[in-house]
Amino acid sequence: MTRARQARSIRTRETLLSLAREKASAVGYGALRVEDIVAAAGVAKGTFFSHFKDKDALMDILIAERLNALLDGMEKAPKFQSVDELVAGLMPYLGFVSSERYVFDLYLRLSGALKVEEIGEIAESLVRLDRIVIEKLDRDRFRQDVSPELLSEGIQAFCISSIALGFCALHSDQNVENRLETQLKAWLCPG
Amino acid sequence: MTRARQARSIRTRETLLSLAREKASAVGYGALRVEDIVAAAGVAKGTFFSHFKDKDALMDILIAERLNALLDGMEKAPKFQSVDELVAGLMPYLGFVSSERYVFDLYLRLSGALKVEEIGEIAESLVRLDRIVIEKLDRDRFRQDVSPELLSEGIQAFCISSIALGFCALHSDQNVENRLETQLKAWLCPG
Amino acid sequence: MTRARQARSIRTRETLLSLAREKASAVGYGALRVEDIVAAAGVAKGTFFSHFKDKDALMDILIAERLNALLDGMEKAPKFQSVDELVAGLMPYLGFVSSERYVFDLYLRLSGALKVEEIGEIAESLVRLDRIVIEKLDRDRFRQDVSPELLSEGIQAFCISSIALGFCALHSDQNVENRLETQLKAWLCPG
Amino acid sequence: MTRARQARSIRTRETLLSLAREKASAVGYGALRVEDIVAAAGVAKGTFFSHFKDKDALMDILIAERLNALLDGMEKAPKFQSVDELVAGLMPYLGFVSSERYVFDLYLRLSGALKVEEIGEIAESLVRLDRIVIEKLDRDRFRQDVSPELLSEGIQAFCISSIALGFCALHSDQNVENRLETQLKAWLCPG
DNA sequence: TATGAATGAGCGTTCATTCAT
DNA sequence: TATGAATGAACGCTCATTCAT
Repeated sequence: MTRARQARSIRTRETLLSLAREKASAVGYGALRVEDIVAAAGVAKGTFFSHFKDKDALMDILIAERLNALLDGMEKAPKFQSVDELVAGLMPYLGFVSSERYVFDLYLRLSGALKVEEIGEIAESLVRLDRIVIEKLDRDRFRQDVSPELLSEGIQAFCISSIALGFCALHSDQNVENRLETQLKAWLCPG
Repeated sequence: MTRARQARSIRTRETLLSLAREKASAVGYGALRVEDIVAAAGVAKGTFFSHFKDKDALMDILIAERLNALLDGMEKAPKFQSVDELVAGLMPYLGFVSSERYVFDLYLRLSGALKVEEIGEIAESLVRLDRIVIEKLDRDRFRQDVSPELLSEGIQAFCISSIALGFCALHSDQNVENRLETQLKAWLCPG
Repeated sequence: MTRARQARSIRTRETLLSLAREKASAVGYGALRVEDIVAAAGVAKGTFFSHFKDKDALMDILIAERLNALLDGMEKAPKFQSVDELVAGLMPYLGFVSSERYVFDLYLRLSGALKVEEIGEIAESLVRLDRIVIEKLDRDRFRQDVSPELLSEGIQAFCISSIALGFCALHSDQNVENRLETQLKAWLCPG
Repeated sequence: MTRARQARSIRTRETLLSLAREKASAVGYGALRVEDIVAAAGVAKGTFFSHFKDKDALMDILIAERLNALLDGMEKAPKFQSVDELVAGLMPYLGFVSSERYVFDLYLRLSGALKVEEIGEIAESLVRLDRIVIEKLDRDRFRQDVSPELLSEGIQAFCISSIALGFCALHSDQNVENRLETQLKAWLCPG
């Protein structure tokens, strides 16, 4: 009984998610409208809000989904033996994060939350990214004077920084990839 | 006549700025409303927009003002001989940037602009920060295998990263300052 | 300058009011929808709410308008020499109040407010009704052992009571008018 | 089986009622939410509606319960020999009716119903109030030119009216009790 | 009887920004 | 420059009620 209902509920939720996914790939995440989604799904607005706290909660799921898919790819790759390989491994992920200003802003905003109970999918995917980077770095190939955890933290800092600079006209001399490569070389292979 | 008008205009602008400054320190930057400012100034809303392109332009000025005041302090300090000194020098600046989520978000967003002509005060203050950091780093005390420019770029990346993590409950084990210190030591003094 | 704007504002407000009035007479007050009004007026929803605090505020004005028009009629009538004349004088007013359950409920709810600053048009029209009734009662024809103010208060109590009973199946043996007449005779001409 | 079910059903209904009663005394009738009641009872929302036609039906029962308890007290009292005694006898009842605007509104709305089959507990308690008042009025002490039924009707009208005025800031010069007393004296003892 | 997901359908909010005067 | 009414365009809320299982 209870289970049957849950099945229906799950179905509705999936419908909403997949329609949102579809719309997002058509018009971009920033242009997604709750009303369009519910209209397409043929459900009431109230239904949307009984499945997702607010629009951001949906975006969090949607974007994290994409991030996780990209992390899946990263996970399957062999260990990174060089900065070039690392950058190559990161680029699909970063490409998505920097694909829309809206996505980048949301990514930053939802990267963390002040309350643990508000930690969402994106924040968790960042933990996963961290873990993957740590695992995939072939320790022999990179500096060993600091912990892998710290290395990973730095890598993420440089990723964010590169994307942010990529959105800035003052630093358009290099693209995200080149800048990141330069920075990561200095970070991972000093001396 | 023209002169009188210009004088009045300048006065209006200054009034708006100083009332905004005042309100911001009372309620925070994020809670500042154009309506409140114009009401306090006794002018119409339209007047506000004939003085500032948009609300962001005002916030850009207001926040950059604070940043520049903090940079003034940094400029007067002696050269940084150690990471500790560097962190100590940066903290007032970072303290302000991390004082409100709204300020941090705006800082990131206005750090750059896609069009050169849209470069604002904050973006320029960042260039200044970059220059100051480069000047103040005593090259003999820090790694010399990379350019000062790159060093500075990394320092800024770690600053942003530390603040972002500071807004996240998952990383509350350390405060901004400690995290930054650890990272900068690894960045500036490898090996 | 200021005046010109005010004129425009007044015009918009009047447009909203007259369209609402029109719709109300077409579909009834209870079926009035804010969206229909703004759609008909061709203005944004925000405009509606900058003219009226909420939907009730509009209804208050609309209903009070009607009440006042009916009070105008009452005011022009000669003094009431008998209960029959009083009832006849009151009936148009009561007819409107009892025309829709929605109207009656709103009438009761907006008859007063706990805060003076929230006193609205309906509440004020009630004060006017009170004054008119006091003026129009030919003192010689009715009981003189109590003040006209008290008489009027009682008349209003019986009006409300009659309408309320009119909405009740248990008391459908008499109509509003008959019941009121009986009650008022006992109230105004005891003995 | 059937018996067991019926027993369970009755128990569920009682549970809902008593939890509702409890919540109402904690937060007031107006703040009572079906959701809270069913959550406290650990049953589904639908269950609520298989026990009560709608929320009003529950409120009708709950409020009528209280009214009847107060009427029980009134019934035990000796006959009213004066207006003062009558007012004193009515006050507990009126105190409850005027305790919350929500209660008063519901009281008025459920005092009658357009269809006899929709007559509920409150409406019946009003009939009872009417009967009690008629019985308790010592005819010798009050006007005898009109029927006790009419007297009672008027008393109820003045009760409603007094409460309504009590909810209005414009008439806060007197409290419910004083106003009622004045009105009833004029109504019951003219001349 | 019980379940609980889904509904409905309108209200009110937000507030930076525009534009005709 | 100044005015301030109007805009826009969606979000989120409400919460009693229904209905398929």
